[in-house]
Amino acid sequence: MRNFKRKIADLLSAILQIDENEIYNNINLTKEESMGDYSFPCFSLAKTLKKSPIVISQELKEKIRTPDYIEKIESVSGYLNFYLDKEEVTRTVFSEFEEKKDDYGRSNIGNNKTILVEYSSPNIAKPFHIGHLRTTVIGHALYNIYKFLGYNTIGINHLGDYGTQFGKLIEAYKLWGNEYNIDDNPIDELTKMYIRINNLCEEDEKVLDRCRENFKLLEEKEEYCTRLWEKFRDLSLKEFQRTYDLLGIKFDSIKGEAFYTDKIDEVVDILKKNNKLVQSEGAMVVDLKEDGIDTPCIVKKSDGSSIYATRDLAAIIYRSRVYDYDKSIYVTGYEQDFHFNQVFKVAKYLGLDDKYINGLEHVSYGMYSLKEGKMSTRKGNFIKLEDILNESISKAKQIIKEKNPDLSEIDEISKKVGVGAVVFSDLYNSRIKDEVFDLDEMLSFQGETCPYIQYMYVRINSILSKSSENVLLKDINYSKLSDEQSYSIVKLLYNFTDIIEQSAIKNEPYILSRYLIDLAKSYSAFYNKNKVLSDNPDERHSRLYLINMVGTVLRKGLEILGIQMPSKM
RNA sequence: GCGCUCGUAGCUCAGCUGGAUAGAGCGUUUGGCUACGAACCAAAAGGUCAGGGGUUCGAAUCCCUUCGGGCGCACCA
Repeated sequence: MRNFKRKIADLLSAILQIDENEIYNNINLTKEESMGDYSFPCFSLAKTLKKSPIVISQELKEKIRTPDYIEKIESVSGYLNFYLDKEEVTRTVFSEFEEKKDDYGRSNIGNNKTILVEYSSPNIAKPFHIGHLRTTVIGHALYNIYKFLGYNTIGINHLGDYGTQFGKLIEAYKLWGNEYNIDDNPIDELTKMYIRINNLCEEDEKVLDRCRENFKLLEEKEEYCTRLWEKFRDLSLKEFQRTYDLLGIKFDSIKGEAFYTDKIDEVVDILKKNNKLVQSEGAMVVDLKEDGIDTPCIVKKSDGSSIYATRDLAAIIYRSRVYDYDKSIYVTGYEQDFHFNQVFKVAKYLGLDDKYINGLEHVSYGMYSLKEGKMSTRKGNFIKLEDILNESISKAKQIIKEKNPDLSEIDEISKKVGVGAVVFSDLYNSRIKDEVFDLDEMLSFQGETCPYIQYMYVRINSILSKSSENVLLKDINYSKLSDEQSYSIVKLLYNFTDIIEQSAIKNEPYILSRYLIDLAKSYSAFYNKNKVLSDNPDERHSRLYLINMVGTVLRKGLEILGIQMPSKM
C-alpha cells in the first residue's frame, strides 16, 4: 500500500478514537524538509481533551509505537511531525515504476465513465487568433488528463459556423463578392469583408436587417445561402487544420452549430410541452426568475430563427443520446459565464435524466488582451495564432543552431521546442487570470518554461545513452538515494498521480505544468550536486534508475499537456 | 444600477479542504563551466498579502464592508 498519509491517519485514529477520515483531512504536508514529511496539528483537540496542544502532541508521540515505514516522530510546539523512512518511500516509488514503467501515474479512477470536452470551437470565416489559444490548449490538456485517469473521453470541436455573422458574410459577398479572392487566401479575405460589412451595418440599420434575413434564409436551407455557407466553411476548416497540425491536436468530433439546426424544433416542443416557453417582446423565451436569473433565456428570436442558446440546448439533448455522457465540460472564456448559467438552467426543463444535467460544467478562463487594448476581429485588432507559433519555431531554430550546430532533424526539434514554449506558457497559470499578450514572455526559453523542462530531459537522455547499462531493481541500493536532492525527487515522483487527479478535480492543467517545473528544477539541483555516472556501481545504478524515472515522468507529463518532448535539442 | 470575478515582491504569477519563518520565475547584484549539455546551478536584496472590521487557538486563505481593475446583464457568439 502506497498511501503513507492514510497509514498515519489510521495510526492516530486508533489512539485518539477519532474518525480516520477526519484525521486524514487534518494531516498536512510539511513545508520544509527539516520538519519531516507529514504533520498533524493538535490545536483543535485542546478543547475536547482539556489539555494544551503541546501536551497532547507529546503524549501522542509517546503512545505511538513507531512503525517501520516511519523513521521518527517529533513533537514540536503543538505539531506532531512524522519523518517517513526514506528508503521505504523510495522503494515504494521504484517498485511501482518498475511495474508500470511508461504508465507510471496512470490510474483508473475514471472507471471508464464518459466525459465530453468541448473546446477550441473557432468561428468559421474568422481568423484563428491567440484568443483561441487558451480554449484550445486548456481543453486539449484536460482531454488528455481525463484520459490518463481512465475516463472514456470525447473531444468535441463545436465550430461557430452559424448565426447572424454568416448572414453578414453572405450579405458582404452579395455586395462585393467580385472584389475579393477568397479562394487563395480565404480567412484573410473573408475577414476583410467581415470588417467592412460590420462598419456598414453600424451606419445603416437596414443592412443589418438584410443580414439577419440572410441568416433566416440559411436556416431555412435556401439554396444560394447554403451553398455560400458551405464554401466559407470548407475553406476555413482547411486553413484551421494547419494550426491544429502544428499543435498536434485531433478531435473525436467536429460538428458545428449548424449541425443542430434540424434539432432545435424538438427543444422548442419540449419546452412548450413543459409550459416553460413564453412570448416576450415578440421572442420565445424561458423565464428563469425562479432559478434566480432575472434575464430570460431567448430560445427563438422574434423573426423565428434560432439563437446560440437554442443550439447549445439541442446539443445537450443530442449528446446525452449519442454519448450517454456522465460529465460534459465546456471550455470557453468567462465572458460566457452568464450564457452557460442560463443554458444549464434551461436544460433542467428538457426532461433529461438528472445525470446529464448535473454533469454539465462550464470551465471558463480569463481574457487575452493586447497592449493596444481588447482584441476584436471586427476592428482588425488581432494576432494570428499560426504566426505566433511559426515565430516561436524559428526562434527555437536559431537558438539550436547557435548552441548545437551539428544537430540533425533540426526542423522537427525546433517545432517541438517552439510550439511547446507557446503552449506551456498558456498552461502555466490558473485559468481565470486575464493575460496581456506579451510576445517576449511567451517566447521566453529561460526559467519556468517548457524549453527548461525539455532541456533537463535532453540532458537526462544524454547521460542515459552514455551509459549502456540496463539497471534492474535488484541492483539498487536505496541508501544511496537518501541525500536531500535525491529524496526530494523521490517525493515529487511519489506525488505524480495525485497531481494529475488534482488537475482533473479543478480542471486546472497548471497544477501539472508547475509540478513538471518543480520536478525539472529539483533534477537540475540534483544533477549539479551528484555525479550520475559515478565509479561506485551502487551509486551509479541507483542514480541511473532515478533519472530514468524523472525523464519518463517529464516526457509523459508534457505529453499530457499536449507537448512533444525532443530527445535532443 | 444588479450579478460574477480578480487585487500577494519592480514585472508575471504559486500558495492545497484555514496551520509553523508568505514562495517561484523574470529583472537587479554576486559567485560557479579541467563531473555526465551553463537553455544550467548557488547566493543576496526585494512584501503593511488593496484598506477596514469580524469568526478562530491560528487568516493571504472563511464572512462582512470600502476602494480599484476586468467581464456580463434578451433577439451576437
